[in-house]
Amino acid sequence: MIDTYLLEQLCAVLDCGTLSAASEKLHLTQPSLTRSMQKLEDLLGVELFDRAKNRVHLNENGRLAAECAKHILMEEQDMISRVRALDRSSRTLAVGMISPGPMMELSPLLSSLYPDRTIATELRTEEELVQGLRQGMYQMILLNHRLEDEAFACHSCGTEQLYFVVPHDHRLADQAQCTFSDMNGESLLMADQVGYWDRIVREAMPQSHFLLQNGIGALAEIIRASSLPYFATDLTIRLHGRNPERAYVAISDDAATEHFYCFCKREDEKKYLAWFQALERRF
Amino acid sequence: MIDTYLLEQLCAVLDCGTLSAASEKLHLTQPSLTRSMQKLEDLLGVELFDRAKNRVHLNENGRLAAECAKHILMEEQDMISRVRALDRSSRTLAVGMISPGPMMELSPLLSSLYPDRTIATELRTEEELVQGLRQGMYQMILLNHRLEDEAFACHSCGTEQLYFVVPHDHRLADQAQCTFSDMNGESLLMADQVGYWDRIVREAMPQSHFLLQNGIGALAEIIRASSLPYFATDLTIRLHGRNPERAYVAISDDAATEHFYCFCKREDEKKYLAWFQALERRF
DNA sequence: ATCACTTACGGGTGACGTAAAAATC
DNA sequence: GATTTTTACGTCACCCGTAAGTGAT
Repeated sequence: MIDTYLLEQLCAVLDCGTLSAASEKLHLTQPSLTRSMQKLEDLLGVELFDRAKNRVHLNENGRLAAECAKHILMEEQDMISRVRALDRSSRTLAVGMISPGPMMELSPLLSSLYPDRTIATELRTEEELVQGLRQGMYQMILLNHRLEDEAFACHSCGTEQLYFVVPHDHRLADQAQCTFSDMNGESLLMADQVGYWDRIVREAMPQSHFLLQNGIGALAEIIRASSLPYFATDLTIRLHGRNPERAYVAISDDAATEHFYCFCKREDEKKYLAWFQALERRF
Repeated sequence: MIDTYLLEQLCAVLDCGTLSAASEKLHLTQPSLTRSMQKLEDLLGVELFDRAKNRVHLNENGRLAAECAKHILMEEQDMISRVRALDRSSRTLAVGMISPGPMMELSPLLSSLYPDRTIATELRTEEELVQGLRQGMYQMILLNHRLEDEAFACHSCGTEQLYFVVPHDHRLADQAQCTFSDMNGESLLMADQVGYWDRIVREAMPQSHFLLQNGIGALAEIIRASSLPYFATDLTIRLHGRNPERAYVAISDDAATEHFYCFCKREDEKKYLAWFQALERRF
C-alpha cells in the first residue's frame, strides 16, 4: 500500500514542476524528495519521470498518478470533514427557524429533553433552512407552513399572534383588536431579529416606517424613552409579561397569526421521538 | 494528513468487529492496533469507539470513518491499477482484428516502426474490437469496413482476395476464377483462426462442410496427407508461396475480396502518424 | 559558478513487539 | 481460568537532513 506522504509529495511535484521547487513548497530537502519519488516508482513498478541528467519531468504515467493522488487526498480531506461534522451533529442540536417566537418557549423544553447536547438556533429564510436541513446543517427547522416534501417529517408546534403595543392615549388603545391597515402609515419600533414577521408587516403596512433596533436591549431602552408603538406577540407577552404603560391591541388579520411546524429528516424522526411526543402533548 | 496504515487498520476493525480479531487478520499485536486507533481518534479529534472495560465497538463516527477509509483504499488500489495499465499500454501496441490476413504483412512493418514496443495481436468480433478500442484495451483495430464513429481515426490498409486451392485433377483446376456457388457442397479444410472469413464462407457456401484444423501446422499436415480443397488468399500466397501440387482458383464474388481499415482513437492519431503514413504510401 | 538532481551516511521519530496489568466472562 | 483491552518499555525501520558528487547551463 502507498503511504500518504508519497501522494502529497507527488502532487507537489506536479504543481511545482521541478523537484527542488516542490521540496521547497513541502519544507523538505531535495534528496528526500528524490528518494520518495524513487520509492514511489518502486512501489508502482512503473517509471513516473523522464530523467535527463539534471532535469526530471513527470511522464504520462507520472501525470496520471499525480492526478489520482490529488483525488485521493481530496477524498481523505473529505473523510475528515464528514466524520467531524457527524460528531458535531451528534453533540449539538442545530435548529433553524424563520421566526424566533416559538423557540422562546420550546428551547428550554428541548434542553431538558437533550441535556447533553448544546442547542444551537439560527434565523434564516425558508429556502436556506430547507437546504440546510437536507444537507445536515440543521437537525430540525421551524417553518410557518407544511411542506409536501417526503424526505421530511412534520409536526405542528403552536401558533403566534401579533399585537400592536400603543400608548394609552393612542386612538386605538381602547380597542381589543384592529387590523394592519388601521395602523398603516404610522412609524413603529421593531427589533431586527424577528425573522419572517419582518416581511409580513412590511407587506401589510407599506406606508409605515419601521425603526429597526439592534437587539432586544436597544429596543427595550427606546421603548421606555419614546411613545412610539411597537410589536408584541402572545409568546412575548407570556414570556416577558405586559408593559403596564401601554395598551395591547390584537391584530385580527389572518397574516397576524402564524402556525408553526417543526421538521426533521424522516430518517431522524425516531431519534427525536421524545421531542415530537412533547410537541403533540402540548399542541 | 492521515497515514494509509491507519485506514487499513480501521477497515479491518470494521470487518472483524473486535480489535483482537482485526489484529490477527492484520498480522499485528493487539497493543499496536489499540495505539493506532487511539492515534486515529486523536488525528480526527473525534471518538470512534464506544468503550466498555474490555470491549470496544465502532460508534456512528467510527462506522462512517471506516466506510470512508474503505472507499479511499479502493481508490488507491484503482490508482495503482490505472498507472500500471497506462505503463503497459505505452510499452505494448495491442492490435485487435477481425481477420489475421493483413497483419501477416503489416506486423513486421509495425515492429520496425516501433522497435521498443511489443506488438500484441488479437482476433475478435467487430463489437468486441470497437468496445475494446474505446476502453483502451487496444491501441488499434482492423475492421473490414469504415465506421461513422467520430471518436476514431480511420485509414485504409489494403485488401485480401480469397482463393480456392484444389488438386490439379479437380474439375475447377483449370479455371482462373470461379464463384462460391461453384464449390458449394464440397468439403473444405480450414484453419480455425481465420476471423471474419469463417462467417463469409459459411454464408456463401451453406451446403459445404468445413473441416476446422487447430492451427496452421495441423492444417499444413492434413493438406499434404489429403486431396481436400482448402482456402488461400493473395496475402498467404505472397507470404508462403504457392503449393506446386495444387491449383489456385480466385473467387470472383464481391464477398471474397475484403477491404481492411485500421482505426485508432482520434486523440491517438498523431502518436501513430508514422504508421499511418506508411499505410498511405503502401495502399 | 550556479542550478538540478543523485548518492552516501547519520540521526531521530514512531510503529511495532514483548511484558504486564486490569477488567469481564 | 480464558479473553479483551490498555499501559509501559525497548527495538528497529524508515524518513529526513547534511554532505558530497555529477552533469548541464
